[in-house]
Amino acid sequence: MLVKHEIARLVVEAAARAQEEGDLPPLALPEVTVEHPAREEHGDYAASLPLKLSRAARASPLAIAEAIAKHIRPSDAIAEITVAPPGFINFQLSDAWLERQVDAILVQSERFGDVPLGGGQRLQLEFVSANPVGPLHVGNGRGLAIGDTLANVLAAAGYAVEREYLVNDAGTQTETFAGTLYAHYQRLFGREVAIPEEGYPGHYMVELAEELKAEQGEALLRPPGELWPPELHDVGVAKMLTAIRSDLQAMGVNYDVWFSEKGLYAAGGPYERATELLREKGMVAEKEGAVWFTSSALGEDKDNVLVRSTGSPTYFASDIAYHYDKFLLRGFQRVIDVWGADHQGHVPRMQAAVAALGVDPERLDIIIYQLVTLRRGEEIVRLSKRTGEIITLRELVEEVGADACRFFFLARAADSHMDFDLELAKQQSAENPVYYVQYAHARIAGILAHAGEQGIDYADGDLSLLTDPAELALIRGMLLLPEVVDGWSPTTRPFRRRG
RNA sequence: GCCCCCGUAGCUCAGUCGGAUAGAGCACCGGCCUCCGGAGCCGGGUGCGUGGGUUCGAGUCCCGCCGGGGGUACCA
Repeated sequence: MLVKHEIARLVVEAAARAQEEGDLPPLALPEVTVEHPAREEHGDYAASLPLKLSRAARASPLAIAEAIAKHIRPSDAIAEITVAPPGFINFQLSDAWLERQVDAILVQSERFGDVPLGGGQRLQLEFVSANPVGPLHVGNGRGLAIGDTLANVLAAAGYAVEREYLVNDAGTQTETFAGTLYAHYQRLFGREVAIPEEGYPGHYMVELAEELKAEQGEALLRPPGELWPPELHDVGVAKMLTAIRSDLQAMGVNYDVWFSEKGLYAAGGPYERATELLREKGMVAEKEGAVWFTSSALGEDKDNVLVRSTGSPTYFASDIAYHYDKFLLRGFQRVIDVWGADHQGHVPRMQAAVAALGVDPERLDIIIYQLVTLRRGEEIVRLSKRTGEIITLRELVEEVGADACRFFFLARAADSHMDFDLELAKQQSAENPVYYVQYAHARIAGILAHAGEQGIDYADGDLSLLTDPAELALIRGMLLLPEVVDGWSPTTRPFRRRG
């Protein structure tokens, strides 16, 4: 048990005893929290319970603090308990106990920091899930860093985590992509066809067409005016997907599941079953030639289209089927989706849809991260969708390195807009925080190597020699790791930094 | 118009379910160091956009205003 929790428990028990013995009025106690005081002289931990009880107990916080403090049982972790104005109970850890933690940490080794918070609950984290119609861009990198890091921490916090990438291989996006690709492909054979206005403008489309020509010759060509063959769509998407997988690998992410959107539409599959379930619940209506989810009945601003008048399902319908699959078929207890701010409008209706499916909306967390602005020093790198000039994630990794990329993406809370300074990120100077961290690691490794050369073995060291304030501060710092992991619930974000 | 996010030191940003005297890095000024990697150490600051409110206590919660970004499709 974390010493933080042990202290909280001691306070609760002391308050209960104080009430039994009449030192404290019998009233309901709020949840007791223990925190790290801002100032060192206030000790290692502090409880503000007396301040919170003051009004209800109609007594001064200091008197309440005294009354509780005198009932706190001794613990070998705590050297001193003091009551301080305006009404805090402060705890000072014992040096001897701190010294012993070094052994405890060595024994736990790489498992040190793990906490059993999640109790093995199955939790799915879905992130990036960019459509396979182009290379990953810098914004995808932010979602990737958030999702993958959150997965790491939640695994340490005792959740059975699965990382998932939804491959959007069934929507209108890949059809548009195929149309663009086919236009470029035809041009390579001298046909004068226009590039679709809604198509994808990037130069990579031309390269992809050239690749197809080199590999397949004119095998994918159809008579002028006819639509492209299905193979062209499938081969193009497969190539994009391969590139995306490789980019993700370069960033150090390994997914457990690649989920095909197409699979949702199998006969009797998730799409049919989810739609049927919504119908049964009376949440579906037909009007204006389309099929609607009547979310306005649930307090939403408006209804949302599930099936267009053309007969093709919307992205929203697809996502409902997808979440039906996550919760009702695969049985995840918790699901976290990581989306960019451009999906923000999708959040309320998705929550409403999940609730309509009979799933407690608390089980679905959607993390929205704000957009990324790229900079080179003072200069802002404009990302133009119109001209297709984008900075790809691949370029970023090659220029900056995967670790530095991830570090920068996590250096800002998801709620904050982020400036990503390419110049700073690749700079090997004191101005670049990444190299502080790497340098610290190098120094520690250097010390251990040096100790090894001197024949020093730390396995049976004499812990009682660790009395210097700097040494004890280092131990205190190490003890923060499990506390930080413990402080995370599935809804917290992987940005908190301490000590 | 309506909804969401952001506004903290010269700059980039932290700030632990509302707690004690609001911090870090960079930049700037001064000092230090023959020893495990100088990418070092120590010292230097009348900053919470603005106006109200709630509270014993507000950077944190509520309402208004100002500024920036995003959303508001039978796109995803």
